Amino acid sequence: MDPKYDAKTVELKWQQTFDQPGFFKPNASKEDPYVIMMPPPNVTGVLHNGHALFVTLQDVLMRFHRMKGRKALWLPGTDHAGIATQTVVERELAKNEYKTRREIGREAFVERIWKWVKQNGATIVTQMKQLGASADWSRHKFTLDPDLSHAVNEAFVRLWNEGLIYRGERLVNWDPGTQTALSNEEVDHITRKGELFKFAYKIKDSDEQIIVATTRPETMLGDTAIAVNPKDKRYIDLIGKFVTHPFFPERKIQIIADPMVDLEFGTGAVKITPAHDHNDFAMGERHKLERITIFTLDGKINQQGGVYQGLDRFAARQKIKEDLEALGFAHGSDPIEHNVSISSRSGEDIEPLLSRQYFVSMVDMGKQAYDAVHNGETRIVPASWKKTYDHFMLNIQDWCISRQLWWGHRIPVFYDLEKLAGRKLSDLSDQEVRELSVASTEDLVAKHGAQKFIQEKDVLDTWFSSALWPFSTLGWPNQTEDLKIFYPSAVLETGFDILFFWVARMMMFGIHFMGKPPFADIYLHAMVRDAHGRKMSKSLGNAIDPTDVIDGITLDDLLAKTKTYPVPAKILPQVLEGLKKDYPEGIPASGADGLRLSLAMLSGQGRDVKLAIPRVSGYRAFLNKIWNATRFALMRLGEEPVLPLEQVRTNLKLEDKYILSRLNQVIGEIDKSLSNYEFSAASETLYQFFWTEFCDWYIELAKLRIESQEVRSVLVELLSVSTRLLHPFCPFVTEEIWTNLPGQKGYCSFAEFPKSDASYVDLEAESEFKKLQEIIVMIRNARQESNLPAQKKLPGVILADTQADLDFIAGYQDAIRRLALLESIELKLRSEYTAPKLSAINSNSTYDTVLLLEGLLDLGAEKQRLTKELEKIQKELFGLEQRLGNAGFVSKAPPEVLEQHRAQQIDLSQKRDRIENNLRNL
RNA sequence: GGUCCUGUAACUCAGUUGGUAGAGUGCCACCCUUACAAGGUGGAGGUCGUAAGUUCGAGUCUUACCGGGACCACCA
Repeated sequence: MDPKYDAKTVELKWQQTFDQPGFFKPNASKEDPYVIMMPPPNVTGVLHNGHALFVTLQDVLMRFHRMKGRKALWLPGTDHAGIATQTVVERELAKNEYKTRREIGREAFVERIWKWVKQNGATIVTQMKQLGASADWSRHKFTLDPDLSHAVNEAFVRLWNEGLIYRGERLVNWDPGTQTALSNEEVDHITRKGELFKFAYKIKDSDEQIIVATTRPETMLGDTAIAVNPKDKRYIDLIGKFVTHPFFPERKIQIIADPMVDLEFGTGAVKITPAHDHNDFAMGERHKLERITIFTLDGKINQQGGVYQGLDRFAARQKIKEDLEALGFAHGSDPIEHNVSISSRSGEDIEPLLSRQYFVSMVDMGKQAYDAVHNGETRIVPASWKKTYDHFMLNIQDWCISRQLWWGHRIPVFYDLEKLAGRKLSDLSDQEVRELSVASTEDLVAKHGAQKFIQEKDVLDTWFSSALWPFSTLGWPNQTEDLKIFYPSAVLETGFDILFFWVARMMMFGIHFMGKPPFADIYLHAMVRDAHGRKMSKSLGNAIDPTDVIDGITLDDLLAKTKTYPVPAKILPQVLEGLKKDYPEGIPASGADGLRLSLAMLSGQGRDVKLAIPRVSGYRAFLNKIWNATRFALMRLGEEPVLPLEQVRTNLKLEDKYILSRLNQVIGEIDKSLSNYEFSAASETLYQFFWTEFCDWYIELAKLRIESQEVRSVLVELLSVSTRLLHPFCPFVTEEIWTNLPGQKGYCSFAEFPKSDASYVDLEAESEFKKLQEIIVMIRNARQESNLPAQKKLPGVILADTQADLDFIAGYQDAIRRLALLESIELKLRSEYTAPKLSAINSNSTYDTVLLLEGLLDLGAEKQRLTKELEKIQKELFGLEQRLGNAGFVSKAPPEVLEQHRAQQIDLSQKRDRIENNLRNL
């Protein structure tokens, strides 16, 4: 192995192996499948930390279960991501050719997108491979692949024929930016400062007027009623009367009473625009009000708006306010902070708009999906998300699945031109659509010609195809062998942010089409944030590119890169200062293994992942440690064959027994943690064990007997087991180490995950070893705290009360000499020894360690050290005595706790006596 | 308005059924000890957000309050 660990070299080498076609195909001969369906990233995507996190966590699970012998399938893919992709290509088109998609036409535009996808779609896949994702890439699926498209059509047709998909006119969330309808989940709500504008409507045939308040004055063009609360004394006489619209005097606008109106808010009188507000729409239904649509699809005033026609909605707002002012109807305005709906796609204000769209009935499917979790068929981890899931499923509304886009699965509804007899599709009633159309999985236009059929223009919401992912990827609707074996999957691992978008819908469709939920567990990971817990975003300038963590980046490059992000100029200087503070040295290269290990370490359940670079650096150092520990062993093992551990078992010494005991306990802990999705606990345990126990203690002691057969066997065992334990977290470096270990064949990827062997667990050896550790630490401490020369080997004496205690030490004099840097050791009974004045003494309950320091010791420093130690012990002892003196404690505490306290009291008081004695001797 | 998460060392986090606080990084001191300076050894540093309650005993359970965050609903 190279003397220096270089992540890049190792990772490039092993990536080639992992990349071999079918390398991670599930083993055909084994049963007991373990399946994860990879959440398909957008085909337009480039790797961000969210991807890095899910790849890490899922790959840990996959590698863990694969090594445990399960028939492991990780099925990868990419998503066509309707709006996102279309928008990207539209932008390119505008930038490069100054054309809109409408100018080049649907067919040509879709062709452009395909071209783009073929050119750039592999990026994200390549990046996931660089992270070591052990997916079965030979099964890679794209949501627009012919087989998946067929599944989409099939699902649509079935739901249509079952009456669960319907076409209807509803008030939908219209995005004037992308010019399509959106589902409720695609709408964000933000708080914004605005104004509550007040204006008067004149009561017909009267001098009276009624003042309404609104944040959207322009919608008054579509007002068809005024509503007041029936209990409102101010307006009680006006109910039933009509008002005059200032711009459309012929329109009938009645004052109606409805309990939904809040007496306290505004003026207590609400203008009602049933065609452009969800509440008003509902009120319109109750009172049979006329709906007047006043906007065009791109958010301008339409022909219903009279002189305002053609104005943008925001310009119209201004103009109408001015005109009302001029007419004397305006009554001032109040500032208001209110929630507005914006498109998560374009960022534009959502315009509620009456529109004919396709919907899926959700109530029954929602109930079934709720039941599946409720009765434990599917488990949500962490369980805290259960309530959120329940609430969504039980309050679910119908899902608007049609999108006015060109990129996606075109809705498989075909109209018979003959029956249509020249009528426009947009004029058809819902009932007529049913009668004149046919939903088919076949392309009827291709089959019968464009003279006979035309197809629905709209495409389906991206999430419709994603909802089928757990089974469409396995060949559904065909009853394939794969479907039988690999459905349902073991766990869905994904971010909580797509719980509604994706998880919920897979649950519903899985149950509906396959008869059982698509996964046994749902594990929801948290968001990756920056070191300070802020959401990472390019416009905040705090987004860390995972490839920069892998390859490293200098501060200068990082600053330069951030300047290319869309950070508002106003905050840019401050952002750059922040970066200089957070990454004074830039970001060191940690490799994919380092990034993975860090993400796993930082993944506490139900807690955000804060990507703190200093911690990442710590874990990268750990990989270096593993590398060097292995090198050490390999260099010292020599050429002679290493005996199997069982053969040397009878000759094991204390430190061997100790480390093997710990090893076998650690195996159990890690297995348990990983089985419970406790990634952080599992990796933390490994880290502590390997570095502290294996490297700092065992290897240091093993150096004394490095030639012995036992040590050679133990070392190999330790490395073999820990390499496999580490493998799920850092596959590259462990694979490299694995090939270098003596006696190992094949790949670490397919090696057996270690099993805990209880016969090696030896608590007595552990506690004896602890005694040895304590003595060594006591001597080290005395040496350093007394400001003694660090390298000078000193003579030492160890004291105890009984010969048995001394005999125990006798076997480890070499170890103590080496680890505590002593020149010689004498063992004496306390009764037979008095320490010379010039000595540094430390004590525990059993032993005194004495460093003999003729001419070296600073008496004052020594006195100070002992006094400090004494104070600490007295404080502890005081607490113990308090508790033991408490009658309630003595009578009510469980016996073992009481016993423990008493033992500790004796321990500490003995220690105190020793120190006092030592102090006197000085 | 509803739901959920969160507050522990300077920073980022562990802390499983209540038994008296740990890690990494940083800091201080000393060491280039032949696997590793991406290292070793020792050390300093915490009234566990605040208050009350339950208990012999609370970081852990209960309640209230304060702070940070997320989601859902709603506001004309």
